[in-house]
Amino acid sequence: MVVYAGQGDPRRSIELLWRGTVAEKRPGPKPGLSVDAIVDAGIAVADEQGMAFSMRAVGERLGRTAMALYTYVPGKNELVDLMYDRTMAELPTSYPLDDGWRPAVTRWAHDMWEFYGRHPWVLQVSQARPVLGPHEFAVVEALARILVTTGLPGRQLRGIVGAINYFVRGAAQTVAEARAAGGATGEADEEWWYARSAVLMEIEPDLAKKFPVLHLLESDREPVDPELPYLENDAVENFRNGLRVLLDGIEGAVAKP
Amino acid sequence: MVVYAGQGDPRRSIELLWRGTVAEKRPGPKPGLSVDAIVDAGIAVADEQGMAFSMRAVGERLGRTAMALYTYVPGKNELVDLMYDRTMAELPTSYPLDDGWRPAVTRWAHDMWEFYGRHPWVLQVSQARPVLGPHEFAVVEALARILVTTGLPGRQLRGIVGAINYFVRGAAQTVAEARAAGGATGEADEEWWYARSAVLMEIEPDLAKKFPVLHLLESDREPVDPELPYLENDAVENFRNGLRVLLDGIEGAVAKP
DNA sequence: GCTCATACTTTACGGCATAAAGAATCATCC
DNA sequence: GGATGATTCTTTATGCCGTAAAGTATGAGC
Repeated sequence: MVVYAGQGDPRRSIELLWRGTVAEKRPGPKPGLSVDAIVDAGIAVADEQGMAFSMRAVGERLGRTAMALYTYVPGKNELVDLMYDRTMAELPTSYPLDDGWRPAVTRWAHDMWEFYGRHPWVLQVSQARPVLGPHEFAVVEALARILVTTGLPGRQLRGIVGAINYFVRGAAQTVAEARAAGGATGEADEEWWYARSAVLMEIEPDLAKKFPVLHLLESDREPVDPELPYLENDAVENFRNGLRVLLDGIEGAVAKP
Repeated sequence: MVVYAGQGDPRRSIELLWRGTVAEKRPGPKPGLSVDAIVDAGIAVADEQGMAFSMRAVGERLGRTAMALYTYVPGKNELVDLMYDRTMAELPTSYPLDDGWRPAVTRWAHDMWEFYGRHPWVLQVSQARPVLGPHEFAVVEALARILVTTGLPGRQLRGIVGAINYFVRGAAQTVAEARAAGGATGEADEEWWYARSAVLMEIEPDLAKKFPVLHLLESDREPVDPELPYLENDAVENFRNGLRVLLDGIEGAVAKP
């Protein structure tokens, strides 16, 4: 079971996110840690263990107890908020528009896709009521800067930005979770997938007859890339096709009134 | 912190999902519960408390201890798998196609949107779930049956089915999480949002200058429906606009090649 | 050299899923 | 009809988790 987190105390999170740390002269022992170091350690642990990482684990990586972290960070939720924004610093903040908005949006989407692949736990951070940190702002601004060049009105663009985000996130989630499940049991994707179909077929042999259209969709396959694990072939193909449709829709909106 | 779950032992889950329970003559005390009763109780508790519901809470609702449930269900993850599929039984399994695929897909999307509103915890159940239950199959089959009438090839439809799903889920998630966060702190959406912007503005007054395009998008607003909470106005509007773009894209694919 | 804020550890609490063991129930066989 | 043993359910216990509270060591400023 994986943990879904984020949404610490907004005031604290926002201050930590936006306010630069000011080094003052103070009594007491020198701080051996820093918010930055803790956030980095947190990201490293989460990349390995997923969102179910524990404060104890983060502390251990820094040679401290879990409680030592509470000197720097109010709690786990706020830490996740900080980790979330920090990772986003990896992403580009602007895209060339020489060939128009469409290739630029495609690049943005692929960058996000790969980003989620590197840090799957990010997909578990709550989306609504975002604790908007500077880097998340920058990432969304980058997409918005591409899309304004379509000339579409703001309220339509908001829907489009949302749709693209939901799509990329959702597609990435599918892969991330599939990988996590396979990785957890140590099975390869392919075996894992087949093992399940086998059980299903054994119990419900008439699946194809009961859900004929799904069966139809499933059977129309492109040749498989042997480099990628079984499930990821599907995911990549679906991502490309879905994105194309989405972009076609935007193009339609641009062309028409 | 909310829990993200699902993905129990696939064999057990699949058997419980697809195999009808056979009542045999057996020694020992009569079972006072049943898998069905437990699943229903689980759904009721999850509707109230979200995915962070506990086995203890489910047991209590049935007048038993948490451990009593383990006689019927292997563990919490498998229970979530069952709850997930059971709720899906609420959804229609077919849609009229008299006016073509577009209104039918729109209906499907709105039904899903409302469904997620009734059972927000469902959004926390893993997506890459190979543990497909009969009702989830039926829901996706319903969408597929609408979309085959476009005449598009299977592999393109897979991408489209995925895109629609991701979009609806993502949009619903935003609302669900907003509501959950509001409920948790007891604040209304609006206050919450304003409080946060206030903190943000206090710390980073130049936000509009730093992210000019986002500022532009944010300021182009439709008149607000006073019936709905602040954030939900946004969400509903974005849902409608995003869906329109997505459907336009499908239409383009149908018309073109 | 004393004061006291600070960094960090230790211990402890209440919550969770669930393993293990025990108590109660009841169809079946002798 | 009484013993057997499978079955339901409770009790107790284990080992996680986040984090509150209290204790110890450090070092700047008076």
